[in-house]
Amino acid sequence: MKTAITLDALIVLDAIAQRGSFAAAAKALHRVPSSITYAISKLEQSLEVNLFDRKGHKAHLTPAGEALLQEGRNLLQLTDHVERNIKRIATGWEAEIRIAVGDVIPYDKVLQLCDDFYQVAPETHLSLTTEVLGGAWDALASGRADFAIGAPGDSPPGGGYASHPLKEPSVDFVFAISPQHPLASAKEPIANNLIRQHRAVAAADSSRLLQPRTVGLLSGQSVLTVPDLSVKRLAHIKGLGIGYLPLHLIEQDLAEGTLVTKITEDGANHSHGLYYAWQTKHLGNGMTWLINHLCHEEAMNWFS
Amino acid sequence: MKTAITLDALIVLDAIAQRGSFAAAAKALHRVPSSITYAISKLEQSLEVNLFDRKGHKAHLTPAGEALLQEGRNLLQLTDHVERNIKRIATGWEAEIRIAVGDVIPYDKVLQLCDDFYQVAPETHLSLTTEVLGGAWDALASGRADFAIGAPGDSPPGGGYASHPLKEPSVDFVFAISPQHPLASAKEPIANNLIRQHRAVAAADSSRLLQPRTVGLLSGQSVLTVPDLSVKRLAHIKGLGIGYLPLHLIEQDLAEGTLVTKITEDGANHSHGLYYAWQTKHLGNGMTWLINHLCHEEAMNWFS
DNA sequence: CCATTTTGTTCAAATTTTTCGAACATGAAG
DNA sequence: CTTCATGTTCGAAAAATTTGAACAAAATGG
Repeated sequence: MKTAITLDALIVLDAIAQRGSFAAAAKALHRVPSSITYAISKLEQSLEVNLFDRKGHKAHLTPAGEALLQEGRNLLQLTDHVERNIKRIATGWEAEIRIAVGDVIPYDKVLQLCDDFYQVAPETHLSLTTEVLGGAWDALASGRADFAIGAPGDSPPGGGYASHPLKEPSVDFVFAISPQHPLASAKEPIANNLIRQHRAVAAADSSRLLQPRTVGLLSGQSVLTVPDLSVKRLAHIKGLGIGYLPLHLIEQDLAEGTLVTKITEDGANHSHGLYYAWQTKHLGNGMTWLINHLCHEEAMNWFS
Repeated sequence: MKTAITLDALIVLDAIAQRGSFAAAAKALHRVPSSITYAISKLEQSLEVNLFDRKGHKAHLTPAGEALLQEGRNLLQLTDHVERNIKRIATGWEAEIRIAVGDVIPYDKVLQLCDDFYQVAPETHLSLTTEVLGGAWDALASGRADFAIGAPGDSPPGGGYASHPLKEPSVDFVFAISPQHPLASAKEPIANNLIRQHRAVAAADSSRLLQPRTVGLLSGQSVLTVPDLSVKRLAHIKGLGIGYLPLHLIEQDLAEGTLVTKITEDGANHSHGLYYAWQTKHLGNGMTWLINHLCHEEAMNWFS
């Protein structure tokens, strides 16, 4: 058995496609352009397939090249998983744990958790990503993350996950707007069809695989979509729009008067259930520690 | 990005496991034993994992080594598939052909066509979407589909398409209503301004880019819009509305009496021309096969 | 449209990686 | 205890990849 394909060559191919040119790929990989040419032409030669269109003088993939790029990326991702797995099996500890943090979770608490973790397992790298709403579940489902903190209650279809409520199992969302905003002087409780006339700010669900969703939006309302809650908070302060924000995130703003809360027809605040979640498959020592550490009577408080 | 794993190393690992010893693997791979030792120890080093148990003096895998063997074999098999696929694509076969199927086309016939296709090209994926009316053209124009079956006669402005009438170049639409519907007892032929007083059911044109259109509707008529013909049929049966349906789709309903046909002022039935259509650019082997297979004297019948 | 920059390729030399062959040590088998 | 096969080590040889400079074609930007 022999393989014309080489993982290294796939990395080169990916870099070219990602950066748009041989030269840029060379820089990104800390190599010289001719090395890239060499790698590609060797791949083409052993594959007996032209991957790039040599008519023009820029990197343009042939259909075959395009296909190899797609499938190659799969292969690379797979080998990465394999490597991770092997290391975990060999040592019992994961080489890396990727944690998806819901954006309602205060980051300093997360860093404190990381600190605790490093005390126990300094060799296991932690990698944090912020996810919005269902994005945490999506990250788990797509394999972008191993553990999720602050995933919304409802788990996606298909099993293989375990979950556990946070010690404070919900966050309070309050209707918060800039004092300059027209609605600031409206009579409380503010009616839904009054709210509907003003632009809402929505944190975009970062789901890429699962169906995105939006909560707290009234139909027919104009919407400004922002990437996460901290941007949403800024948008509220600037008076660009209205909506609900987690109380703990805006306490200082309320004290300083840059934001004010309003009672709405639906009630003063909403409450969202929050969970830890993880895949039940492949539990190494690090994951086990995390689960034990967090799903526990004396576990840490996230919002106080 | 970097990979500790090398496909070549996986081949070596596989050979050792298969032949039982480093020496035998060396012979099988036409290499010298020390080369095998080198490859393995390099793999172990870059992976920072011991794959072989060095206690005894024969090849004995550690648990991690065993795992890598299993997963490595998967990877090797996968790369082999990828290689094969790339070569196929390079020789003119598409990786995927997306077919837009007009909703008047019976799906079991389409599946039979897929079956025939897979006999010739099992590796080319087929992806089917249902489109309503001009939606088939729209799918072609917007690049959502490569081939259309059952597109209505008039092609959209702008060239680049070829088309060919189906073997049975038209479908008969009959005016069909529930026997419970008020119009069921009306005198034939039913006058247009009588029809106009009742709600029509219309299948929504699935175009997103091109101008949607509607057929068989009288101006001023109330309309229930449904996503496709099968829902339209159900709506007719439930008496929710009236309109034209393709005869072949409701033959059983007519036999069972859940629907009845009526002659209208415009005549008993309408007839719609149907075509195959495709983009003339980028014709791969699979598309060529499809075109030859379908645009042919002995081509398949869709409605019998 | 032309000047300028960028891009991909080629080539020989330098460097790294891999293979080879022989010598060696050690466990297994009789 | 001998014999055999196995895995390892090491210096030398071969093969591969990388480098840097030179070049031509193409893209870019007035």
